[in-house]
Amino acid sequence: MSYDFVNELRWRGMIHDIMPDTEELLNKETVTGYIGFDPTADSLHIGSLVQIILLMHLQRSGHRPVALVGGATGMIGDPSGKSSERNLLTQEILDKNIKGVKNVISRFVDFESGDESTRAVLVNNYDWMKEFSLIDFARDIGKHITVNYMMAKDSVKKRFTGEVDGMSFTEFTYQLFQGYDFLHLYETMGCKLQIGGSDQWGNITTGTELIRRKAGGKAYALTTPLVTKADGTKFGKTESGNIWLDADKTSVYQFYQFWFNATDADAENWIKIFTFLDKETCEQLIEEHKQDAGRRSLQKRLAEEVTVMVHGKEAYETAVEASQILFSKTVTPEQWNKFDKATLLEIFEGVPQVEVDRKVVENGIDLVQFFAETTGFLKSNSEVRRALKENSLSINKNKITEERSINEDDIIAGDLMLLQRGKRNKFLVILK
RNA sequence: GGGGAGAUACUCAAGCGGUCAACGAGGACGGACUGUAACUCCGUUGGGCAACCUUCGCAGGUUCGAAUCCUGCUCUCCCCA
Repeated sequence: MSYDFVNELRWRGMIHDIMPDTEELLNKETVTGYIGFDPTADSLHIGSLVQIILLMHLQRSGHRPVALVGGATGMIGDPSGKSSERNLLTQEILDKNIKGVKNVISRFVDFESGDESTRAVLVNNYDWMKEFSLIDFARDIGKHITVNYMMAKDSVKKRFTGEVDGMSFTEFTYQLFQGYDFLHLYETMGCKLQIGGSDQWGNITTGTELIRRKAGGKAYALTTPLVTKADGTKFGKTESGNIWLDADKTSVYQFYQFWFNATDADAENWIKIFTFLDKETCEQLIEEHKQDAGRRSLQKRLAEEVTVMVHGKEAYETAVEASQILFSKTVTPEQWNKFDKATLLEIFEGVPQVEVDRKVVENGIDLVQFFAETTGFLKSNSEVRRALKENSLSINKNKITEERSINEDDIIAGDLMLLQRGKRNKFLVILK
């Protein structure tokens, strides 16, 4: 399977900026292109999923993708998009992060099999930076780029004009390090293309410039637009934090819900960016969705495609099942019984939880006291009574309409209780 | 250095001796509606079942009674030098 890489990205709305002649190059020969990943955490979140998908597109369109983990650059900190100096990570954390990031990327891009000319490669820039002495670096690399050139970059300029704390030499140097990565890959692997988010343009062009001056070669660049949300809030974040690509960090259920909850406008953009469905299918899905938006067929398909890709079909199906139960008006004990404790704990990851002595429930306890004092879910007895008046309290998805006592019949999965105020305010009680 | 203004609940902002747990707006939360949405509508927003208790920068005082008056303290803002 092979297709026109640039064209493909174009209709998907994934091109922000592209260097002249890049498209011609990709159509002419098999190109090695790289994308860098910052080891700022021990996993990647869905913001990086775009970059991973780009690697996949690159490979599927018959080119060779290189994933670069920034073990060296991660020690410095990319100032792009940052208004203040960053804290440095310790070597220990960095090592852990590099490992984690490598693991995640390997799940999506095949580094093992396939034709050698297009087999993906995973590199760590620490491997070639660690032996580089400051003197060598200054002589061999620094000499080719002027400070004037470096200062003209937006990411640097911003820090000179703003009333912030200025910029350390360390961060100022960052673009040279990243630029050198590109040069190194160009020289050792014939890598001619770097891809990244739009905030990486400055760093990438330092690389192409370095390749031009030092190696007398020509290299190319392509950046993707920042993924946005229609309401202007930051993509990939919810109240409970980042959406990670790791089931340990973000449960599959939450992951599925994130995509499912996309607004209509976002879903139309995201289906093109985050799935591999072809143009006709995407357009058809969007059209169908417009006919009957209430069915949310687009969100469902988006959530399905992405969840299956990231977590697999089985996990996706469990997430759907969990969603159906959790968002139905009432849930019977029989329905609850379909889930064991571990699954429920996973589904309710991120929900505040508290441990309560099992005896308290077994002996029976006043509802008001239980919701307020015992669990701390609601702040005061008054609030519980108020909520009761609002008809907003439920236990295990079933509304409670008046004061009653809590007893062992309210326990699900052996030792859990799900308290709710309204739809969104959940609270999990774990009996010990 | 001199003169003036102000500090009220999550935020803004009324109140200027009793009827103030404190108008109003925003936010937040809940309910109805809906597509697990948007919009709209309605309700709640110190504690207590209640009597009542604790709140209006901080500490005192005057009064039967203070967020409201007086004194001191802390902080903020404005004007003149």
